[in-house]
Amino acid sequence: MARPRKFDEAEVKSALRDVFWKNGYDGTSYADIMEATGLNKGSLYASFGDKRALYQHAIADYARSQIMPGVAMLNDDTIDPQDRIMGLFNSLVKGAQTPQGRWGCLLCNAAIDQAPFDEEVETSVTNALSRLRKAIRACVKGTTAEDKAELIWIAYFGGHVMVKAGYSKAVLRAHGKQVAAQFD
Amino acid sequence: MARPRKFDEAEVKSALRDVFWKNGYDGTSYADIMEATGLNKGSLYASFGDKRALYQHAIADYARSQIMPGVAMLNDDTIDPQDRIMGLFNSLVKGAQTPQGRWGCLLCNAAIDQAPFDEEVETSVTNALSRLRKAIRACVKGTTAEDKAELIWIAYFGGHVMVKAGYSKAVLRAHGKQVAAQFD
DNA sequence: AAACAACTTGACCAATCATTCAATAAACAT
DNA sequence: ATGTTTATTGAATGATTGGTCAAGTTGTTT
Repeated sequence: MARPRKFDEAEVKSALRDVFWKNGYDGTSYADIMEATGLNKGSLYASFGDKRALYQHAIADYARSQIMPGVAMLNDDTIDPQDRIMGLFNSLVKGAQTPQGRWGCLLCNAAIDQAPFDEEVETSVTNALSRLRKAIRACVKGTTAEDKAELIWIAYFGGHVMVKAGYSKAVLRAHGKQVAAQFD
Repeated sequence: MARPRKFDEAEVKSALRDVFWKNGYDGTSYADIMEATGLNKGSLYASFGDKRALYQHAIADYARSQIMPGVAMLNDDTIDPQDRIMGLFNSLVKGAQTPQGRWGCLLCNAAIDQAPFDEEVETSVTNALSRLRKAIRACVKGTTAEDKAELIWIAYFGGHVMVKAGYSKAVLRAHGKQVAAQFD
């Protein structure tokens, strides 16, 4: 053993997540990353790799901290299935009022600006998205369940895009209301 | 009068639209733009302005060539309203198989990577999106028409995101099918 | 033909980009 | 203490970025 690291790995990863979440891949420079993490270039390279690797860490941390809790909630069978879906959309509306919420969804953002050019990003993104899709699917019953789930899933991410476009709470609320109506 | 321009303005604008559509704002360099348009920097600056102005031209041309035809179709009252909506989603599915379709929707892309940092882009994007929203709204009748229209509208753009994420035709088809079910 | 005005060109600029690396500092093991 | 191993630092790198500009070219007008 020798000198231990001065930083907390989890903190650095969540800083990476936030800075890429807010600015996108191309919009984030090393100067931004250094400021966000408090580390300097050399340390980042030594510990995590190049910029692409940092981005992958950001995606992984987003999936862990933002997507997985939603998946867990959707899988919680002590809650009424419809309420679970509503919970998802309520978190979208609530999030739209926070700074982080206004950054949209890192996975959506990555899907749009990086997935077409980076196969590894595409894989990470579709993996995380599909997990949510499957969880939604499990909440929906009936003859057209599959199609309903597809709509709900896509509508959820569409909502994130609209948040980024600058649309208000009211739009999102009408949106969520109609998603709920899928259960009637 | 003096020397006339050697290029066709409409052709240049559609080239601008395509190159930004494919690569995004940050992902497009002047080298890319010069190659796509066949013009060199000086001419571009003299005729259209800086990179941001070029991007605005791209957005405007996208709205004109890709969104307005859809709006016109949605407003065509010789077609059954439900069929108009289905037409929109069919064009999404069909588009997903073309190279351009795989680029997603330039307005969505702009909403995600530029709107948060550029008020003019946000305005252009929301203006064009809202026109489509209004046209969809006019196709939907009934007591919950407003909410249904919101869902359809957002679902349409969510579908574009999924295309960019790499999801297949099958996903989109299930998606469109459920949108149609909104009319039952 | 001659003068003029607009367009086109490519070299040039400063700034910024991601990345590397040799030097320095710090903590553990002996 | 001392030596070893690892982490950290910041200066330096070459490539690329968006943007400028003076010089040359071309078509129109008189």
